[in-house]
Amino acid sequence: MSQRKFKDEIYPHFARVAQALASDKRLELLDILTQGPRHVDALAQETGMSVANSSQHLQTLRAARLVETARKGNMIIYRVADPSVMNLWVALRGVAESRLAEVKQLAEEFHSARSNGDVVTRDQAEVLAHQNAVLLDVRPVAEFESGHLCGAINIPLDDLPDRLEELPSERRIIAYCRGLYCLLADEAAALLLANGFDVVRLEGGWPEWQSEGRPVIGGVT
Amino acid sequence: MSQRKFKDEIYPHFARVAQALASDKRLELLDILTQGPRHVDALAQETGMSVANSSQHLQTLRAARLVETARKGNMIIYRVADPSVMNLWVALRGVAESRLAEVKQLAEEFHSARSNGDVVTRDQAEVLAHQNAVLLDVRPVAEFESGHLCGAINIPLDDLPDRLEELPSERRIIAYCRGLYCLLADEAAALLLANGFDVVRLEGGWPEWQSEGRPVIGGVT
DNA sequence: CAAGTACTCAAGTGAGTAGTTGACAAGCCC
DNA sequence: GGGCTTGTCAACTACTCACTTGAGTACTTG
Repeated sequence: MSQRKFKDEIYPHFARVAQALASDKRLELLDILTQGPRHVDALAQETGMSVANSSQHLQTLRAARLVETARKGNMIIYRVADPSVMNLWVALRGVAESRLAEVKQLAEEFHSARSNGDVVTRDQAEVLAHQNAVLLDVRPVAEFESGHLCGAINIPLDDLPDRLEELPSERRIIAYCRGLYCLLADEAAALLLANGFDVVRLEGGWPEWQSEGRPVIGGVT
Repeated sequence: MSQRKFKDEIYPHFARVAQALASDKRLELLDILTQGPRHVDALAQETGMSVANSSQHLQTLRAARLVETARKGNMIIYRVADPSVMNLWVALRGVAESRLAEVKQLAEEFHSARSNGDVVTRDQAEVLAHQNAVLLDVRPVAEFESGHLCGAINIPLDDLPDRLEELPSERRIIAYCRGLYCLLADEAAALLLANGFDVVRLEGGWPEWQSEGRPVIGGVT
């Protein structure tokens, strides 16, 4: 097979995958799915789209084999198909963050008001976790159960005020949530700092952690 | 800033990057550029497109800030803008390879006829390189000079038959080229095997190596 | 400066894509 | 089965994109 013919056959497949990502709505759906499986109605609500429109975007993602479906009763559950998809989404966001000034600025504005406690890198966090630090997942229970950092405990932000006594006050706490554009860990850190805990926030969140192949429980296989 | 408003503002930027990748022609241009800077005419020739069309695709890539330009005489040189872009391209290809059966099959057909010498992973290659193995880059001189594996020597495939005596016959040789869909290293391995050398091929090539942050000389900064 | 090279731009056509609406299918519960 | 929920499909309009053609710009060389 000639080089030219091979390229003409294989590149359209690569483009098909990129094409599926080339819509803000689909990227938002994909991002939500990196946090755990969802049914169509929930996705439509979270994104503010009509069910029909969500359904069509989800089918585009499925046609590119980025997500998979399973029927459960009369609901259809969508989930991310493969860790490599998570990795691709993180890589895409990474390029936008490092190359597009607008993205950098928007992210800063978003976080400017609130930044409680120091931030640790994922490398540092792995070391600290071996040195008696507590990994605290403040996402909702369902998301924790669909996958979380190895060794983490789960106290959703909403429950945190009532469950402070579950946290050891003498150990350092590393709080994390859905990722760069999620404020759960930030709010948790504020609450914990106000109550005298030694708390830091993890840089990024669950998708970044998993896409780098760090130790996890559950998650996409 | 509300979560909804933030998402409505930031996701279109992510989509813009994906949009730029959503064309087989642009991906091919990008892939060529991962091997080193090129001027428009060279890119048009390599892809078989008209100059005007190549130019327009290149401008799309530039608008998404995936590539950068520099004028040199009356030529305009395009190059990949950032290592994260290389990483994104490798991630995209990775998803297509692991998720799309057609891609897997095409790649196998392409390589089926020829597979000379064993393949070593990039991890293994790094270890072997510290154990007296020779890293051999068989790409053209210009590509070697624009960036290569740390410690590699360059003998382009075309020159290899005349320059065999430059290679130590008692050391293991690790041959590499442009990547998964390039046959240079394969042909080099065939030639070296026929001449009694102990040769293996590197899995992937230059872009994969650089995007993983392994030691390099030159390359995109 | 004139001629030539390398690239970009503008306009036009045909193809493809997004979101809406209303009809339809598949499974649940009484 | 009848009525409900959940999701998909088909058809339509408005919009966007790809490639070509021909003109235009930027720089170099004689």
